[in-house]
Amino acid sequence: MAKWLVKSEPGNYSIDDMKRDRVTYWDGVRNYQARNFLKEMKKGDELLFYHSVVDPIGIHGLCKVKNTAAPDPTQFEKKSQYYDPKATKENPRWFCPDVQFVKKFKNPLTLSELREVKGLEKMELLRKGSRLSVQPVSEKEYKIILKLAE
DNA sequence: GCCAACGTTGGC
DNA sequence: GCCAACGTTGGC
Repeated sequence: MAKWLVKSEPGNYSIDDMKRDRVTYWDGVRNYQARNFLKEMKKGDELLFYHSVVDPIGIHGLCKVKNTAAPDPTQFEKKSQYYDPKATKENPRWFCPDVQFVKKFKNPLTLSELREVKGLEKMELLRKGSRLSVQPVSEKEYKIILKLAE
């Protein structure tokens, strides 16, 4: 099973929202590279849930993929901030998987902590200027992070 | 296809 | 609020 990291601004959607909802569509992603990763996700893949912008910035918990990506319904909703006039039902542009809550970490792994961890130097998240909101995580990186979270 | 202008993300 | 690092758009 592949591992991923997904970012969200907690003001928009937090790990606590995820815990309450149990399952959600990972909708609203409007970046092609991120979308392509969302489409690659398979049932059972594990996701690190990252909070951006709001302190404590870092990894706050775990989720897993419940269903592979389907067309993101918000692209067709005129009133949605995610509306895309160029998307049609016959030819959707944006896709999102079903994501299921697994757990919330007691102590989040903050970005500044993660920067200090040996073995994570190559992580996309830690790259200078990294903005990708959905990114693959290597097996090795994933293991290190889970261990830290215990 | 190039590139300037503009918009967005996200850490600080 | 600032700004670096992108991504996107649109004129040419």
